[in-house]
Amino acid sequence: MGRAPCCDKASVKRGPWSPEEDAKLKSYIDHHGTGGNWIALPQKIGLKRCGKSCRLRWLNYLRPNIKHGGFSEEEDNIICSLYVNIGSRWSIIAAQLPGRTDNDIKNYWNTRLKKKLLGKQRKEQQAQAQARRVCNIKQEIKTESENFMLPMGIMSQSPYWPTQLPWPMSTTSLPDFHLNNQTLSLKNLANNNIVTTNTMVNSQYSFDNSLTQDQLYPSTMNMITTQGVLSTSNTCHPSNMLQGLGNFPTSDLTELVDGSMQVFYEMDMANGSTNTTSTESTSWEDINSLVYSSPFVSNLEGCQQRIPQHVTFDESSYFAMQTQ
DNA sequence: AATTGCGGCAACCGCGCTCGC
DNA sequence: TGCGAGCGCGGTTGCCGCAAT
Repeated sequence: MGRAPCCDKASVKRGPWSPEEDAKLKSYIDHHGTGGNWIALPQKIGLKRCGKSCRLRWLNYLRPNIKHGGFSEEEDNIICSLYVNIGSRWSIIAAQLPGRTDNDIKNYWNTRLKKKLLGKQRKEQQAQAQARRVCNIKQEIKTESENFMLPMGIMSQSPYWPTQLPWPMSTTSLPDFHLNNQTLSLKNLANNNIVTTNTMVNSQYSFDNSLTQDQLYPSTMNMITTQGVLSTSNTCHPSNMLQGLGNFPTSDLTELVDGSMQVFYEMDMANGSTNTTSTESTSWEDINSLVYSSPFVSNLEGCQQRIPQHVTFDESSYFAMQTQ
């Protein structure tokens, strides 16, 4: 049982508006206003149109001071910036651009601006990939850690976890873990910086694009800055964090990480062609990497663009751990 | 010159929200 | 407080014009 239609579709005209219809509607509203009732308005002026159709026509084309086309660079920037911050809230975005309608902005975004930005994104990703290839630091670390084995006992016990991890993280700033007089060095585990660990996580989970930026940012920051690596359960306990890794020599781990990184990167590169179910809006995760171009934000790239659906930061668990 | 494919955009649809009774 | 009418919004559709073949 659906909602009753707002009008009798058989008796109303649909499709493009004629100049006569436009003139009738405009003339009436100029003299009388909308009267606060769009549904009743077409009957009053003898238009065979749905009230909603009249409202749309007025708001998008007939009301004064409407601009069409010719978006300026400044307007592009405003739209992008707002899209990154609030998503596809076209009415709010339109409110920041005098003379622009939500429909206009939405169409402009879907047909032009999105493509323009994604093109730019792909170029940047290609540049980043190139930079990664020429980076021989990871090879150096790989060699150093070739024979390093993770202690098996770490899986069942709670190691000391440093309370503050530096951000942005790098291999040189990664902390050591201490367990039973053994030291587990993350330096030796990492052949990349934190992006790698993000990548490991991101490649293992499905992603939830419905998260808003407000929801995302704090949890993401907490997950990364306080934990270093996301756990496979809903808690961020270090024993969860390392689950499943203990049997691998780090040379294998680095291969695993490399593979995950590559898969993730290729997924990202292919995203434009695989994610083509319709003219759907590009998620802000895809776009925001373009706008947030600071080094700080670029370090978050991996986790921002794809949000692990099942991974949440369990604050109580974390703070309980902190106070141990 | 005819056909096809594609991009742009106006308009429609349906759902959630608000407000008044 | 519940309900229904109307409004507002975002997603989607379909038409039209243009470029490519």
